[in-house]
Amino acid sequence: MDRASSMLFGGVHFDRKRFASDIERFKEKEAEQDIQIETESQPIESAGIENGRKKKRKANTFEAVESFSVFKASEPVHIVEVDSSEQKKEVEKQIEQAALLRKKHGIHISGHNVPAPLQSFEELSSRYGCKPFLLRNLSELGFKEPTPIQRQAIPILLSGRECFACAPTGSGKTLAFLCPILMKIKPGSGDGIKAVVICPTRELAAQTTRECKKLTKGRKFYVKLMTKELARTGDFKKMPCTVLVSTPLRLDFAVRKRKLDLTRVEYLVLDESDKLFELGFVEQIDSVVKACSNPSIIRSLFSATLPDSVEELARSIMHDAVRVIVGRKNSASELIKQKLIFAGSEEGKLLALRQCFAQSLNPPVLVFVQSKERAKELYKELAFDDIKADVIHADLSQEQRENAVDNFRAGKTWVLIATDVISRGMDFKGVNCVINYDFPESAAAYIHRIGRSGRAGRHGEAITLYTEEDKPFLRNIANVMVASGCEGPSWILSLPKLRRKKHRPQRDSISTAPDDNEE
DNA sequence: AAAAAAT
Repeated sequence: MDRASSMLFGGVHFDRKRFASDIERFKEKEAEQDIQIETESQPIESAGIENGRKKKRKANTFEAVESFSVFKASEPVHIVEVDSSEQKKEVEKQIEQAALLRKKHGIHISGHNVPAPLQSFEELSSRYGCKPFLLRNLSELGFKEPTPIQRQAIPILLSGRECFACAPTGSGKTLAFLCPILMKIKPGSGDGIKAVVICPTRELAAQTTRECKKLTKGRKFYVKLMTKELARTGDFKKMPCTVLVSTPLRLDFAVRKRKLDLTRVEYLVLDESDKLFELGFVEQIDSVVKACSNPSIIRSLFSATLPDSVEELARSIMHDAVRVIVGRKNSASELIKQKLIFAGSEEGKLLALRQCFAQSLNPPVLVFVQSKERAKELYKELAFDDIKADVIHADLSQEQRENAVDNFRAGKTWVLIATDVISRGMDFKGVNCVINYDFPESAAAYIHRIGRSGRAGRHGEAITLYTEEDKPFLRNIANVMVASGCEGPSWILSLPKLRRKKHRPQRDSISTAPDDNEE
């Protein structure tokens, strides 16, 4: 992760070292004056920075100074001059109310002056002047109550704070970052790209674009998906585009080819951020973060899994970010019934899978394997069975991938065999069962895979096959099961803690048991 | 091991 860390440090815009002198001077001033809360009417510049500087420099300094906690206001700055005990009481009451609401919804925050969570979507208009079109679209799309992550993350982003957010799979993270963008950005072609959303796969980028378009119905927002065509030919100066959704490499490519101007981007969202911080992605992310040079940009990170390493990284690059965690960190949805099935050996898995299907095949079902090769092989195996099966992995053409997703969405495919391409973020309505044919390589992979079911309040089931060689890694999974309210098999939980080694299965090909008397 | 560009 060290390399990753230095990569991302390269993208820091608000460099404490660079502004060290300002900060020092400011501290002195602060000590002289006693701490005094700044308001909009009394601009921060007047507190310690001489006039007559260049405008840009001033803006940067403002940012650096602003990063000091005392001066960070959260709400659309009505500052709290507490003269009377009446007002003091009122403020205390509000803070207490916010805390209660957070507790009720399992929202945990860290950071100072965090705005109160939303009571309802209507509060978006009373508190933040939300335009009617968005509320109308939300209600028409069937979003009645905000989910916990939406309640907390939306006000944070609307009050101009950066944030990193961790909430379970299927709990509405996409809407949580799209709403503030659509509220803050004006419709029309405007002048350039104002918001960028980065996703780890094309399928997810396409899905996020669709969601965003649905929310903008009735308004002329230019929401664009960065397709192959667009990356190659795209002249973004002529083509109106205010919200751009992309995978990292295409975006990076377009930036390097100077086809794209990101200097006016006001919102940058890294969806599935822990994935995007993996080596191979992080370099591209770094390049894009650098290209978004607007000093008042608001960056946010969203994922269902947030390893400590990523959290540390995020803290180092982000500007006074608020951290929001819904429920328990790195846990799966409680609506998924999780099961473990012992298949003995690699050879036993195919039989175990067929038995699963024979007992109850309740489509749609997703089956995850470890590699593209294994996906192809398992597909061949099942093609002889009487099941409508299909397969998706990155060796397929874009069109084939799209078809696989569409057919699965439409219910034409009962069983979709997949690599981890679609393990994150994809929202297939009503996946009844996820089967891990191959043991997931990490707890995070497990959480994302099984999170394809049990979404938006629905129930789901997850079955994980394991073999003798997977046993040393079972404990990880059992821990997730317990953390998300499933009964962890006690014999596993009493196993000794495993060494921190990654699960690297040596599986080459799907093998049928070498027996003649099958079926 | 997988994913993400194009030449």
